[in-house]
Amino acid sequence: MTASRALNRRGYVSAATIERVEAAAAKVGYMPNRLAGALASERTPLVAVVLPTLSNAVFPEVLAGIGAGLAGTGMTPVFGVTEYAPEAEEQNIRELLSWRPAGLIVTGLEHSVAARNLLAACDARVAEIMDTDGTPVSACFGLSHRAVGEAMARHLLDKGYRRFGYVGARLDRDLRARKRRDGFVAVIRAAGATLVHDLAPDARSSMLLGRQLTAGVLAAGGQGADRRVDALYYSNDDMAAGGLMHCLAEGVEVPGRVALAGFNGLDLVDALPLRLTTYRSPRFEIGRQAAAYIAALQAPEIPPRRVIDGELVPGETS
Amino acid sequence: MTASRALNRRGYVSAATIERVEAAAAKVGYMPNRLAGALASERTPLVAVVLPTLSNAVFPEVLAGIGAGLAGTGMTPVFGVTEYAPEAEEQNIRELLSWRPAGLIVTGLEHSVAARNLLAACDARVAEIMDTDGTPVSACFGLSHRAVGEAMARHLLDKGYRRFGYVGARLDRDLRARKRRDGFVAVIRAAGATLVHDLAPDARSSMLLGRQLTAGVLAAGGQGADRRVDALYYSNDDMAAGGLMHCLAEGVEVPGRVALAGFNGLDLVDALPLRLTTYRSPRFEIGRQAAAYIAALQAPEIPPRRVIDGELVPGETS
DNA sequence: TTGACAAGTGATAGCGCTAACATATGCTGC
DNA sequence: GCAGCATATGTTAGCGCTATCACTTGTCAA
Repeated sequence: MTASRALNRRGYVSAATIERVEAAAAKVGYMPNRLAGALASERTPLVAVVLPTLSNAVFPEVLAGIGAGLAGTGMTPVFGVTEYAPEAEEQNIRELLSWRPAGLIVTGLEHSVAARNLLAACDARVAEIMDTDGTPVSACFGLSHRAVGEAMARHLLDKGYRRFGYVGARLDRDLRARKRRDGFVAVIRAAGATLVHDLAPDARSSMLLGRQLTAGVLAAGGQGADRRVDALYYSNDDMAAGGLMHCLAEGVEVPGRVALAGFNGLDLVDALPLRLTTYRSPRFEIGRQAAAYIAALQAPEIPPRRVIDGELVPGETS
Repeated sequence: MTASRALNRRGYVSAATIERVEAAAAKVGYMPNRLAGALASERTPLVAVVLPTLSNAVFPEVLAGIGAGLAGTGMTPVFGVTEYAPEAEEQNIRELLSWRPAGLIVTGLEHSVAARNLLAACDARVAEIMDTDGTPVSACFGLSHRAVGEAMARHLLDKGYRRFGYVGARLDRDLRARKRRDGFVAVIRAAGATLVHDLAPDARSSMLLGRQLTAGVLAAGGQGADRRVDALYYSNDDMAAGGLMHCLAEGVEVPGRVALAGFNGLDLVDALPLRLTTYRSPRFEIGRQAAAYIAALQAPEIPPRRVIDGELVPGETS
């Protein structure tokens, strides 16, 4: 017991004893067993994180924010990736909860019924991140994707564009992208403007897919005035950057012939030949605040429902 | 005990009992405690993975490969990120080992002395990935980065380029990038060609950094014939794509004025206006094979040292 | 019959820690 | 003198599982 106290610096131990214990530990190559420690103390330093993917640069940044929010607390994130599949999410939550984490951070507000029940019933403090359009199980940290889509629609309408195309992927799975699209389309329609193309194939979102879909949209524009667009809204920056690559490769004038807008405000937008019009999502801050909430010593009475706004960044592509 | 056997489908239990146990478990909302299970059985389903970063798209893909290699084995990866700092690596290894993982996958062959000792002494099966230029603690899966750099140098020399620039970042930390550079430079020099620029600032590798450094290199070329380059080799595709973005933005002819080459063969190279000359690293396969080795039931007598080659992909930028 | 073995269930101990309490010593104030 | 407290160490039990062995019943071959 004294050795335990010495190694963990907990309770009263004399400096001399600490030294002796550490010397002995080093000598035998002692490696603490956290399984036993966590079982005995009935608490772990784990924060479970469930993310949809790592291939979108946004989520590693969320993770970095979580790391920042957890820094100095002794807690460690452990995570699972769902690839946007609700069943995988449920599976991940179940798996992670069986390690008795102190907290659980999940992405989005929509979950399977079973997953929601797990979240509601578990002892871990729960935070849902990225989205605020809906009803959280407990706390949530994010932004309104619907409002983001609306804001981008207004921005493009203000610039005088009237014939729009939406270019995304797998909206049946990526519900936040769908909300942005829905907000965008609602404002476009309300303004009496036209949504000429509305693409969301069942393929993984990528720069290449953005390029290919853009090629298709612009080719269709050549076949008649009614298929012509003057502005494209993409599900995210990768897709939009792909669109820009197509335009650069084919000599399509941007924004003269067609304007482009994305979402996220990734680092890459500043590296492109034209700065992309986008909406900078506060993903690091979302991760940081969610983690800080999980790690906070005294719980607030009411779980926070925090809207963390980003900002629309007008670029050179619109 | 019978309940344990029923829930884990281990040993003899009648179908009727399984049914009763599962019904009871569902009724009370039973959630197994893996801490206890792992402590009692003295084995965990964990595979610890230590990666340098997640902001380079390569490492999420390695992780995907690990996931594929572990699929169906019941094992789960858990990981830590070092941001290329040896102290953080050691800390991560220590932390992860205290959860008694069945296996440990670390990136690269160079570690602090203490980290190497931990790897050598621990019970977990160890695999070092990505690199084979050096002495592994036990098994390793990767490729020769030196050979990759050499191959790219030969490719560019064959194309007739003679005045080269190297553009990288933080080579004191990213030892594999350094090996590529060293191989590249050695072949360039041996051929009697010139290395005009050799850049590796202490900044995070990114597309934007690639663009900025390229701008600097090409501006220097205007100041005199002795600073002029006809080909640039980048530490990776992101940096090279940034260089290409600069050229597109400024109307610099590629490969006429300057040729560009990267490393990794990321998805993005196919989305660029010009397909980038690069070397496709077999990162998914590396992850998959390392994980399969960790998960394999019967251990081979000699830990494998597997060289998994990628291929040089000539593009339109050279 | 009898042994051998598969199938099914239960009892006991223990994995390596920490919580909680017990004990011991020295110091302070009155 | 001794209560009262901080400091320091030791003792005991138990966290929730699984390994192991013990036991029972049924089946089949010799």
